[in-house]
Amino acid sequence: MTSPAAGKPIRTAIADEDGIDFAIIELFFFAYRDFTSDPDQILADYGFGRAHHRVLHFVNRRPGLTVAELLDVLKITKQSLARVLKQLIDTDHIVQVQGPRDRRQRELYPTAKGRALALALARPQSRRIRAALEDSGATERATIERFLEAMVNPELRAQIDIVPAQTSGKNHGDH
Amino acid sequence: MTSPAAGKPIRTAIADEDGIDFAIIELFFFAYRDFTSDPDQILADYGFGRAHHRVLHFVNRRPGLTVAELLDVLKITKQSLARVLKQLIDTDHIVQVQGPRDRRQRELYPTAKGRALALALARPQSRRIRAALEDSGATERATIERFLEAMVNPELRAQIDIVPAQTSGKNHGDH
DNA sequence: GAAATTACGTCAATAGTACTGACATAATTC
DNA sequence: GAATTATGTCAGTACTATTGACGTAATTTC
Repeated sequence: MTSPAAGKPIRTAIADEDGIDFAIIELFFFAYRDFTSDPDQILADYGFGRAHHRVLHFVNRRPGLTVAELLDVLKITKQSLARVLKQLIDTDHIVQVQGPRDRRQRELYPTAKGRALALALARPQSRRIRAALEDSGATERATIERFLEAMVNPELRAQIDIVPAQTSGKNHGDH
Repeated sequence: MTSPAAGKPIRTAIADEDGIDFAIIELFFFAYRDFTSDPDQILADYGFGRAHHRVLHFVNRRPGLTVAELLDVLKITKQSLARVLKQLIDTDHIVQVQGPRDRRQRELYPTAKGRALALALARPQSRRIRAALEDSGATERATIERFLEAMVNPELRAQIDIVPAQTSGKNHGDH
């Protein structure tokens, strides 16, 4: 069972000894696991994966972004994006439009079909969030948003704010 | 650029129109992306991946858990776990001990080496959390914990509470 | 206007993590 | 003794990601 040179089993649970916040580390893992499980089930019907979801999400959030911008947001390589993006274009969820200023660029836009799928994927996630915030007021909501934003690398935090004014919850847009 | 049958590009950003909470959906994505990036870099030095981290984490958190229990927590299949667990055992991070009551079971324990790696991986994550909670008091912390816990599927929420008493932040352990 | 750079696409090879299905073994339960 | 359970393992497949290399078209630089 145990090989001769193996170290001895430690039978005590790892503790918050060193001031390490295992409680939130673990909660974050479980929360994200279930948060992504809802759209995963829908995606399976289309033969898509989580990567397709992310691309579809950001193209809907920032219509007209270029391939380079998308790569920067997703933090993946061009080669990884290629297959996923091609499938979304081939299935008519996303269209490419030649950049107006720079014709080398490909601006990415959702089609009606792509918009519908993005909404269908976001719906269960939003429902889960709403349920989790059920008894929360604006204060609690702000606390949670602040926390999540603070968890993002400072140098990448700029990406978050690249949301259209009418959509941003922060600078109380024009609606 | 656009194939003949392709749908028309939608040029407006997807909005919170349908009451969908894109702000938090996106924040959660960015937060988790960066939350996992710290340990990923350390793991790369060992030739390990994220799966190794998860196994190592839970074996340290609940020493003596069986393979079946681990599969249940991680929500993966036996075959997926096999390779990862074998590598962690071969590299002397985890040891198997025959179950005392049921000798078919393999209780999993960390070695000193495995404990050390788990701590090393948790440290930057905990640092990130502490920084994000910098100006937060107990109230904010409780709000965030409640939110994350509420994001977990209710039927799976029991898993969270399977933490040793002296480690649980909830029932203020004996230290 | 030629050369360098940029934006994008693509080919090939590889890795990590997951999956399903099938089968083997040992231990426990009925 | 037979059925069930816990674990391990083999084979095959899929998805997402990686690095490196190369091609093309458009723009910028000199």
